Formats: sequence, structure tokens, C-alpha cells
Amino acid sequence: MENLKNKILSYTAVDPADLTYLFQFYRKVQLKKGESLIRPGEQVNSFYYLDTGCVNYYKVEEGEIKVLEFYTEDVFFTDLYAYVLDKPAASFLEATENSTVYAIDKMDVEHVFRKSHQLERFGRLSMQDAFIRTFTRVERLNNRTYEERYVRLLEKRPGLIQRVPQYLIASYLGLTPVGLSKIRKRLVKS
Amino acid sequence: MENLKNKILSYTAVDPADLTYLFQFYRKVQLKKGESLIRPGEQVNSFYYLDTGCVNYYKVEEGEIKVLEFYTEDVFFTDLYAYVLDKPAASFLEATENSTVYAIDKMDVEHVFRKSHQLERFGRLSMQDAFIRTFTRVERLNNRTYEERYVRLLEKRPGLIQRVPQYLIASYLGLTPVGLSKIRKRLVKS
DNA sequence: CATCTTTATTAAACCAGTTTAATGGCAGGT
DNA sequence: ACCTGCCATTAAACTGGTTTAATAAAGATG
Repeated sequence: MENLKNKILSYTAVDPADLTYLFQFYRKVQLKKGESLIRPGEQVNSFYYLDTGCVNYYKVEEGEIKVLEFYTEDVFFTDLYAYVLDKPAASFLEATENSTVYAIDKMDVEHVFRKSHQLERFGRLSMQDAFIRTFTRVERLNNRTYEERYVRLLEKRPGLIQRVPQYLIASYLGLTPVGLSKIRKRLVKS
Repeated sequence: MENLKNKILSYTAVDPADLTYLFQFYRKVQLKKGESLIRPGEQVNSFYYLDTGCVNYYKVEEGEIKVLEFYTEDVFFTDLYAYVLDKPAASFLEATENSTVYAIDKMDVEHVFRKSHQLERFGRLSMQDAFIRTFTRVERLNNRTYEERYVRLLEKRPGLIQRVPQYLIASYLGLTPVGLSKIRKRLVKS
């Protein structure tokens, strides 16, 4: 759990004793390609850390896949909406490749945060981080063309396009496979 | 500061002493219509609570206004991106009507959060809240048509359209004034 | 009250995406 | 090696927006 430990410490200092206490609640989950942590209708009781692999956070509406996010190595994730509001999930959290995940139950998180001020601070700062990433995404969705977004994705997350089929990338960008194909064609010409 | 106090307590219990301690750092700011709390290039050192009024969070790109959010009564706000990352603002925070705001400096926030575990928890939960709202926005931007978004805005924030000129609403929805006008025309016909 | 400015609507031409459908390539299973 | 199914590309017709420009309506100012 070395990566997870370093991830936490990258947000704020935490006493070793508190970290040890926290870690007893984590369990390791091995996911095979195609397996899901969460499916629509289920309660979301866990908060996850993705050590290695790739997890697709998506929903299906009117028969169509809508990708919300691709999580890759070294990030915290869950269906945060359902987790926070204690609602049944509307989405999938599905491994697009074999993945290693560490999971902790919500009630244990709450317990540990109450016990340790430092871990509570970590919780605040990591949430701040999640906010920032989501907010910048709103900005892009509103202000950039599909082409700009695609180019930016290539720059910011090179490799993602190798790991994930193109029609999922298209969905993530908010367009159809046909639309993305056209954009790619335009780009190679110029 | 009764509203502010209740807002904080709606997130989590806080000892009266801690609240009193916190409030000594707050200052009241009266904004006249058109005045700005933040302008591009400035450092964002304060976190705000909007008691009454309306604040437009926007940027200007290539001569065009891009509205990110309208803040109305009883919300926390700031240019959170610049605030968190200590970068100069890229945006305006401008009153679209006379507004009453309470402000606290970032260093005081950090200080108070370190001193009080309960206030730190409040900080975490309010950030969680901000995340949820931003995240649902991403979902809508990606999955809904402009018309659906406009109708939803009318439902969710009736009154906003009375308070804010229509071309700003259009910008907030990600379209042009002409585009919004067409959508409105379509809607009255049906 | 008259003028100047700003905001909303409309029309026409245009464009970047969608939808539908056909084609070809590649991957996995037997 | 041969199907079979899935994925990416292409083409053609379509659609819901944009851009530009003109006009009308509403506010602000002297």
C-alpha cells in the first residue's frame, strides 16, 4: 500500500500511528478486465484507490453508453454522487483492464476522520482536488470545441487512447464514434 | 451573520466557541451592482459567503463573455481554482445586483481549520457539496441538449432569468444569444 | 423628453456535428 | 484457418446550432 500511503501524504502530514490505524480498514481488490465494482441500483458503500489499471465510470441512458471519467493509476475514486448522498448508483465502475484497487467502507472513513484531525484534513484537501479537476472539466465542456478537447486529451493523457477503445473516448468527449473519426481525419490532414 | 452561521451548522455541529472564534475573522462587504470582488490578474486571498444578491462568475475570452456560474443567496463562493492553487485569477466575480457578502482571508481559514477539528470537517463537507454540484453540471453538459438544459434551469432556478440578462443566461448554457432566442421561440410554440 | 446604448428577436447563409447504412479490418473462439 | 462479432472509417442526408446583419424594444442619460 506504499503508493496509497504516499498519495495521502502528498496532501498533508499525517502521524504514522493514524496512518496505520487507517490502513487496517483497507482491503485489496483485484479486478479482471470487464469486472465491475459498482452497478446501477447498488448501494455505494466504499471509497476506492486505484493502484494500477484503468476503471471506466459510465452510465447507460436510452441504450447508449455515457462515459463520465476514466480513472487510471494513483487516483481516488468512487461513484461519489451516490456515495455522498447514499443513493443507489446510477452508474458502472468497470475495469477496462486488470486492475488493483484498495477499498475502504464509508462508515470506516467517517469513523477515522472523526478520530484523526489530520486525516479529516486529508479528506478535505483530496475533496478540494476532486473539485478542481471537475471544475476545469466544466470550463472545457462549455468553452472548447470537440476538436480542442480531443487534442487536449491527447496531450494531457497520452496513452489513454491506446488503453481504451475509441468509441469510449468519443463518449467521454461527448460525441459519437463517427464524429470523433471525422475529427481525427481533419487532424491528420493538417 | 445569522444566515452564515446556520449555513455552517447545516453541514455539521460546531461548538459555539469555535464559531465565535471563526466569526471574528469575517468582514462584511457591500457590493453595488457592477462592482467586482475579483478581477483577472489579481490574487484570490478570500473565501466568500453570499448573504443577499447575485454574483456573476465569468471570464472574457477572445472578447467574449463566458459565464461559469451565477451565485445567489446563501452560498459559499470564490474563484476556487485561483484560491486553491494560489494563482492569479483568470475571472471576474462581479455583482449583477447590489449584494451583501461576508469575506474571510485564506490564511485565517487555514488557521481556523487547524485549530478546530469540527470546522475542518465543515470545510470538508462544504467542499464535498461544491464537488457534487459541479459534477452534476458536468453530467448535464455532456448528456443533455441545450433545450433540456434551458428548461431545467427554468425549473431549478426560477427567478434567475428575471434577475440576469438573457445573453448571460445564454453564455452560462454554452450558446449564443441568437441560439437561446431560437430555443425560446420553439418552446412557446409547443 | 429626446437621444444614445444595450438587449432581444428575426432572417439567411453556413457549418460542425448527428444519424443511418455500408465497408473493411482485426481479435477471439472453436 | 475460418468464422463471428466488434470496432473504426467513410459517405450522404439531415439538423441544431453559429455567424452576420438588420430591426425592434427597453433602459439609461443628459
